[in-house]
Amino acid sequence: MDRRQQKTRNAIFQAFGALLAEKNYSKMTVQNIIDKANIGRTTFYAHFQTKDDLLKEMCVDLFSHVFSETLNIEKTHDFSMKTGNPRAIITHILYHMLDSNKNIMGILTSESGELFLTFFRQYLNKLLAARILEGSDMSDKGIPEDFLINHISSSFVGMVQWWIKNSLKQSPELLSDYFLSVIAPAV
Amino acid sequence: MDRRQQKTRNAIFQAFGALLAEKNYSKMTVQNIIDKANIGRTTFYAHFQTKDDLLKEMCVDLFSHVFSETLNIEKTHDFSMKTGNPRAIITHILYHMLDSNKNIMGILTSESGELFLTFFRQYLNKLLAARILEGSDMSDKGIPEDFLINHISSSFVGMVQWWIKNSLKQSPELLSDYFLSVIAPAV
DNA sequence: ATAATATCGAACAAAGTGTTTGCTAACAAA
DNA sequence: TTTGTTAGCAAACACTTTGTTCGATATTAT
Repeated sequence: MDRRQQKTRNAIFQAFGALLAEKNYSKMTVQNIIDKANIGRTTFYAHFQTKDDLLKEMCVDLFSHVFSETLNIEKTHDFSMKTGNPRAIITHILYHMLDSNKNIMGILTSESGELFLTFFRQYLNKLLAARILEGSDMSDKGIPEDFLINHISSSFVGMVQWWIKNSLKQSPELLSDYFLSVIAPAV
Repeated sequence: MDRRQQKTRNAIFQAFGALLAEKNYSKMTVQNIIDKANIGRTTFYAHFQTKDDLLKEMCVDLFSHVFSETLNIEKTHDFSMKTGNPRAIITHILYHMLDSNKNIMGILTSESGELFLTFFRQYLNKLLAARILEGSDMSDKGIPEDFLINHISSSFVGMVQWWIKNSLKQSPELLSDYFLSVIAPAV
């Protein structure tokens, strides 16, 4: 790919992230992004059709990274909720969100965090649907599997919101314990 | 209150609700609302400062109604999660959302449902914090109470989202059973 | 070196925002 | 029924944002 394109794309992403930290997504204008990224108006529209488009692509970048790595680890180890070590995978995801040089938490902490959590939830659903739930106890009780998947990802996202609201005071390990305490009985 | 004000306010609410069902909140303009409500531009701004302001007031109207009634019932009966009949109160809330002549589900089903669910979640948190959780088993395990409250309301809202996504196929009673199956072990 | 193309600034129409002004009609209270 | 008050209205306003077009310039891959 043309180096210029890559440079521009990075500048836009960076500007977008910086702006997200200081003002709400819905109040942000394309002009703001253009100014911050220091690019031409035409250039922005050559890369993204709309502001929403930019948001979506940014989310794909962010979360696909977190989850693709998670899935790779899963291939070598056993991370099934039932047979494996769920605590390890949960802790892993939480740490990945903290450590990331992509500043995921910075964005999630912003006023617009909810928007991202919606995307986050979609990825979680996929992850869970794909591998985690083989042979749950709940199937015996007639609970539909997709209800269960939805319950777990809602709870996870809800927990992350709570975590953020509490200034990330708890360690990923402690959080994983909390999560498993309220969720594990359900799976 | 002046009859004219009430009439205008209703017209705006109705137009807003109708538009919400057909297009996303963020794509909606004040002009759209004005046109649909068939009122003057000046009049809209005399009632609401911004579109966000309108949304917020609408949510207060909607959910405060649901929950105030719920809380009244709680006073006469015992609806504590621990000592009372939680299934009854959950079923009650779900039915209230279905039956309401205020078309809550119509709005929740719209593209902008997430926005409302955020408000919904806030009310749920209040409701739970106020009365539901006296003497949970989880306090023994060192789980903070506000984590638990957050978990339950996240799960509830997540369930409603799932319900809507599945075209409200399940009965409130069945849904309550599902919910208690995955939540009750946690309280 | 050359052909392709990414970026740029300037300008543009179109649409939306939020406010002001002067007028009219509806209202509550006497 | 009269009177003072208030809500609603249309028109106009300056302003911002949007998304596009244009030709010119600089960078890139080959």
